[in-house]
Amino acid sequence: MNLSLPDQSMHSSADDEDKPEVLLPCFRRNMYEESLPSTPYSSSSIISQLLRKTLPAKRPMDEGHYFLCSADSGQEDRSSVSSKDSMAEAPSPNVSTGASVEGEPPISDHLQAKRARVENIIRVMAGSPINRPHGDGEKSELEGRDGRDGRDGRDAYRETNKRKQRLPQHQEHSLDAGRRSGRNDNSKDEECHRLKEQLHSMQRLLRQLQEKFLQVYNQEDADDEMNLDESAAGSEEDFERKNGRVVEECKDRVKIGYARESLEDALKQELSRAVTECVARVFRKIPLVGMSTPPRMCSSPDIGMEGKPTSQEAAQSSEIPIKSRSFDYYEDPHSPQDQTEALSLVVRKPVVTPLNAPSVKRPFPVHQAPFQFNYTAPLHDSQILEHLLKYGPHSSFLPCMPTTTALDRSSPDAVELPWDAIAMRSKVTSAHLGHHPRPSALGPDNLCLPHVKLECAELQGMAERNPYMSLNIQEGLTPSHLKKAKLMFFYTRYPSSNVLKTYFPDVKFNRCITSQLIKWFSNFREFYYIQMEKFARQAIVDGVGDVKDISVSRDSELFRALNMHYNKANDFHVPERFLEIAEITLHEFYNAISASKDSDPSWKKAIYKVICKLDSEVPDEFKTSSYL
DNA sequence: TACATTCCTG
DNA sequence: CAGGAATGTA
Repeated sequence: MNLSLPDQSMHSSADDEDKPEVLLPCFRRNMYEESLPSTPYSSSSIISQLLRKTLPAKRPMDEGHYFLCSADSGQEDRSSVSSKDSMAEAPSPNVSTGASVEGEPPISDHLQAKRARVENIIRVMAGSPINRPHGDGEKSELEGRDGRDGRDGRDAYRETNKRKQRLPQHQEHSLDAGRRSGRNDNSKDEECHRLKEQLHSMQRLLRQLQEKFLQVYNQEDADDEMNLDESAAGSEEDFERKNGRVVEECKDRVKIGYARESLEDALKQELSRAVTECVARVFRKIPLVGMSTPPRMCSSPDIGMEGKPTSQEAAQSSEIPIKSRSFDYYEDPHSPQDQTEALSLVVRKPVVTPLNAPSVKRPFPVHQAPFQFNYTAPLHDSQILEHLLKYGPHSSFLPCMPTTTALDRSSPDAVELPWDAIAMRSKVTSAHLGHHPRPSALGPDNLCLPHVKLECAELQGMAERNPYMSLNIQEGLTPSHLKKAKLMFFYTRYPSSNVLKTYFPDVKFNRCITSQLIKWFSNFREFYYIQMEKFARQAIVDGVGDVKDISVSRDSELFRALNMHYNKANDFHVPERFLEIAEITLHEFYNAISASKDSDPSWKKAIYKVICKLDSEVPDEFKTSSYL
């Protein structure tokens, strides 16, 4: 049945990743990184990726374009554009950098001048022409290298990106040489240098945290496990191997202390904050390099601004040998592999690590300890960045909590721990729209871990000043999401999947999640219309002769029934408009039944059609927090 | 064929 | 509220 809904393009633009993703924590990934040789994403620091994104962003066919588009989408529906959509909507390689894509208004002269300046800088820095003619320059070079020509632009585009990941080292070096030739702007270099030093400083802090964590981690294991002998052997070489083994043994244990979990949580939070802080700094600093105007993270012509520090970073890559990457994940943004990363910050998927992977073992099966490692997903760095880029710096996030929908429904005890805290806080704040729950309930402050707290003090401070706070992307829908959805129903009865994505920014959408949300609203409607029909028939039975005698107020039985269903806690002020719409719906039912239209099996469709046009926009407050 | 929606059921 | 059947749409 098609109600010709105006915004009902519920095509499944969600990511197709239905399969559960077992994510390694961003920190843990450090320890096992060497076990992931085939996952290029896993071996590149988020920071370096971000920085490296800049240079290729000047190429017409590069995805730097939708990197920006996504970043722009905080207040737009484009925020819901999924990775695949992005790919699908990627501009053809023929689109020149200057062309505004996706129907943007023409770029102002000011912006064009700005872009020209930036491009000039980048051109000098990179030592390579920007707007090469199509089929010329790097593309044809790359095509030629693989001996594959004659494919259409989009294929070539993908092919190029694929190949970029395998770009041989000598190409990087030749790029470096080109960049080095462009050192004609000392102040900019200094700026970049300062930025780089800040990054390194951050990375040192991260490393300290990691080491601290491992200390505690090992200590606990020494207590728990019988392999004290191996602990004693803790030389540097054995360090990782030992940890891997211990963790693997832990896999079989069902009972895990919450302290460790919390500690990991805290550290992960801090690490991700630090990373986002770095990102924030990059965004803040870079404009100062070449521009006099504030940054526009979301403007594709301006992306080139980031080329500067990138080239600086990259310039060093030739000077720094590839080293052991065990603990250098965040510390070494110079690895050539990183540089060859296809810059898919937005589109990239988190590292999927099968439980039975031979060399990468998760400490504990997820199903054994429901809220033990599900929390890893929300803090995956790529998701942090993705969210950051998609929703901007002011989007909020939820603290870690169990995520699978199965948990929500079938294991009440799994909801015990983080949940109560969330629910309680939600309750407190829910009465005030726009007052969002403070993030990071599981931060060090709540953990009674003074050592961690001290170590994290600096990062914590930065995080608190940092608008780019950590983000938790939910893998599944939680009761909070359900509650939020119900409240949204007061505004929209027929939300499109895009709207849903916009208003659930902390949810990692896939086909399943999208369907579930849609199903929720379908259920909401069902209840709504059942009530309407019931009360309309009741009115007729009661002898109400005129529609005008039927009204819906907050005192109405009908309203009370609806409010009980969608706003059970009654902590939300139902908008007046909803009462009007309810009244209209009731009238529709009354009229239809009075006219005996209900003999037609599809008599309700006409009513649905009317009602779906009455959807109004959900307030922005709903966008920013997973629960108000 | 895939998806959205309603309807029915538990 | 979810699952599934039925139905409609593209």
